This record gives sequence, C-alpha cells and structure tokens, in this order.
Amino acid sequence: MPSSLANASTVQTLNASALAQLRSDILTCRLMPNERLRVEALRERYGMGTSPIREALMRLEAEGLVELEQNKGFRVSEVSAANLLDLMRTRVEIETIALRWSIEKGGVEWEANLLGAFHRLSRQTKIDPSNPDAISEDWSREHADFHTALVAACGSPTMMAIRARLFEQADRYVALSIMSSGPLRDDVTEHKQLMRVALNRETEKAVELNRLHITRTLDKVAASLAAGHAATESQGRKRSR
Amino acid sequence: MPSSLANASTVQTLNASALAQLRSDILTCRLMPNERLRVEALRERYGMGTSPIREALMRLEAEGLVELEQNKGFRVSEVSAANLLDLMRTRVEIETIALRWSIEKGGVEWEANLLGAFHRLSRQTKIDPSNPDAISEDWSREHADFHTALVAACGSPTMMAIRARLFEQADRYVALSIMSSGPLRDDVTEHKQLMRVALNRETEKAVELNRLHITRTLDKVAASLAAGHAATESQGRKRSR
DNA sequence: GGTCAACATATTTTCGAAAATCCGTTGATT
DNA sequence: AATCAACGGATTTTCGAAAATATGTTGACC
Repeated sequence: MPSSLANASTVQTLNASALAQLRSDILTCRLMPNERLRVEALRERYGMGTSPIREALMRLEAEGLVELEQNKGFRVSEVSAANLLDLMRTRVEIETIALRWSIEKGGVEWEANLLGAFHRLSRQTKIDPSNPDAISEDWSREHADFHTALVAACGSPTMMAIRARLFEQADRYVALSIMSSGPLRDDVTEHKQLMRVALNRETEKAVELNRLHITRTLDKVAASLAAGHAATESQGRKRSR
Repeated sequence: MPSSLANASTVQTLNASALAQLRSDILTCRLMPNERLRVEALRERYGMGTSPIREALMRLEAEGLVELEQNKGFRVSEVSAANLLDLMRTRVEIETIALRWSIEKGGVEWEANLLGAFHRLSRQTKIDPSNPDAISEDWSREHADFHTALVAACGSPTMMAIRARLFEQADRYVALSIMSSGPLRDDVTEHKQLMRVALNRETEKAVELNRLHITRTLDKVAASLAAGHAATESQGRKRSR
C-alpha cells in the first residue's frame, strides 16, 4: 500500500519503469544509435527480469526508437542524414497543421497555459552546469512542454500524438549533435516571438516562425551529423574492427 | 532449417505470429472494441505462452489498437464518434500532403505500380460470398495496397508510416460499420477516377477526390456508429448488467 | 440495514530456467 | 589451400510457475 505521494513512482509496474528508463536513455543517447541491446545487459542495468524489458522494447519498436531483427535481438534505431531530413520535413507539415488549428481554436485557457510554459522555459538554464556536454534534462522537458502548449488547443488527440512522437525523434538528433559539437544557440527570444504572434492570432506569421525554428535547429544538427558522424560509426560491434 | 517456401510463415517467432493475429483480429473486430484481453484466454486462442502475447500487446498499445491499465490488463481500444471524427480530419490532412508529394515526385515506376494495384483491386469482389456479413479480407488488403500505391512516391518513410497507421485505425471503424449495417457502397469508379487524375498530375483535383473519398466512407461509418452503437455497449463486462 | 475489515478467488505481472536459434570456429575432406 | 559440415558458446525466445495485485464475498460489528 503506497503511503506517501513521493513514491508514487514506486507503484508503477517494472514494465512501465523499464519503458521510461529505456526511452530516456535512448533519447539522451546514453544508449547510442545502432547500439545492440542485449537483454542480459539490460537486465543488469535496470535490475529486473527479461519480461518487463522485452515488453518495453517491443513498445519502443512501435515508436521507432528501437529496431528488432527476428532472432537477432534489438538495437537502438540507426540515425542518418536521410532520416533526419525526412523527419524535418514531416515535422514541419504536422506542426504547421496543428499550430493553425490551435491558434484558430485556442481560448483563454490555452493562452494562460502557453504563457506559463514559456515562463518556466525562460527560467531554465539550457546547460546543466554539472554536465556541460549534455543538455539539461529539465530544460529539455520544459522545451517540449512549451511546444506542446503551443499546439495544445488544436483539438485533435491524434494529431497531438503524432506531433509528440516526431518531436521526440528529433530530440534524439539534437542530443547527438550536442555530444559532438557542443550546445546549440540559445533561442529564448525565438520562443518568445513565436508565442507572441500565436497569441496575437497572426497565424501565417506563427506558422512561418515555427517552420524556421524547426529548420534552423535541425539544419545545425544535420551539419554536425555530416561532420562528426564518426561518433556513431563502429557502434554495435562487439569490438573494433 | 526451413525447406519449403510455403512454410516461410512457420519460421517467424511466436511473437511475430501473435502480433499479426492480434492485429488482424482487432482490425476485423473479431475482438470487439473495449473487449477485455485476458492473457489466459489469448494463450488458449493462439496456443502459446504469456511472453509472446504480452509483448505483442505492448506493441499494439503503442499503435493505439490496445489499451493498458496498470495491473488491470489490456483491452481493445474503445471506439467513439469523437475519435472517428478526429481520425477523419487528421487522415485527410496527412493523406493530402502525402498525395501532393507523391504526384509531384512520382515516376514511371510509381505509375506502373499504381495501375497494377488498381487492377488487382478491381478484380477483387468486396464481399466474401462465404461470409457476407464481413468484408473480404483479400479486398481489404488490395484496397489498402491501392491507397498505399497512390502515395508511395511521396519520398517520406515517416509520412508513409503515419499514413498507414491512420488508415489501419479507420479500417477498424469500417469493419464495425459493416457488421451493423451491411456493406458500404461499391467504389470502384471512385478509385478509378482518383487514379486517373493522379496519373494526369492534376494535383488539386486528386487531393479533392481523395478528401471526398475519405469523408464519404467515414460519414457513412459515423452514421451507423451513431445508430447502432449498441453493438459495442455491454462489451468487456463479464456478464450483462 | 449499513459499513468495513478480512479473506478467497481471479488476474496480471514477474522471474529464472529451458528450448531454439545464431554465429564463429574447428577440423575433416577434396 | 578451399569448402563445408559439425560442433560449441553466446544470445534470443519461450514457457510455466511464483509473486504481486485487484476484485468480489463473507461475516463481524455498529
């Protein structure tokens, strides 16, 4: 019987825990693209049996973060310039639609939540001082929340789910890019502008700013992916070759 | 060692088999919306242990065909008029984008495959004579293949995957509708027209026809959902109540 | 009669071992 | 030396039982 609110996370099944940890480890590239995911190693890493781990992996496979080859096991999904480009273009389209709908339908609640999300984001430092090679996980969450809040009024759970998944995928590339070439630009003002025009119902302008926001970030990522893709090479083989 | 081509399906893991069967049973509503999915029952139904079944269910959960409540097990995802409407609108947007790109980029290969897919579809009878209450699974597959072929040249695997998933979801509603109010209209000519204008690169016309194709089908489904939603009521409880 | 704790049953979740499969290596044969 | 079947270790996949959790029922108490 769970007594305190604090250990609310304790009551979740191992399965859910495995899922959360695996997703986080993959998105932050603590588990690198293309890295093999041996069940035995993961069992040890997360301290649980095979079932919850395999179940979580199957779920992540459907999300595209993990790939399964029959009888050969799982590995973290590969990254590539082609996939990144595809992701970018698709994201732009999806975000554009969602943003249009959201601006059209958003009411006071939407405005309030968006302002709140921006405020939280602006008070977060992007880089964790204790670990300057990675982006702060707090910032990352606030950033995701801001962009979610922007389109939250679109009125379509389906569209929101698709958008969230694409955002997640893109975030993995961002994490990868930061590892190889340091933090990206600071974009507080970009977010502020975006929020402003959205709240002003300047739909076309908002859509355009959002498009630029996505392409600017991901262009940088694409550049560092092309340059330093050594980082992802020789992954997944047992030894060097 | 698999010897013949015929039992190529034998070599797949039980996991993959469970996934395929569960997906099929859910999409055709042999497993009804909101129906509880007890592992013991599924073990018996598919003749395998718990692991492959739970793994398949987790994967389907990510696809939205199944829902999981912690420590209370799985059930087939609920259907609703609101969800159907959401699905319709989202599908129209996604299909529109994919179709635009496909018409823009499609070459001879695309044209040939599309013509082939249409031909196969037109030679399939929609209703299985042995089971007139359900749509023929062969037809259903050819129909899906046709619509896939239409957008196949869009050049975006991400978009294609999203589209396929939405199409699948919609198909479940179609199956449900057929159970309660008989087969829908025969739409061979509709498909033919759609193909024609696509091959002629009349983009706007194609997009509009595609939009109409989707909304016409799903409006009918929505109507029969509103009328005969008794079919899905009292599902999932052990006994009537 | 109503409330609720304690028990009993049904079901989900998790584990660890067994079976199946893959992959690299050895060694026999040509 | 080259080919390839057979072996062996590593790994994935699957099973069935055990543990954990939910749910329904009984009966004590007010």
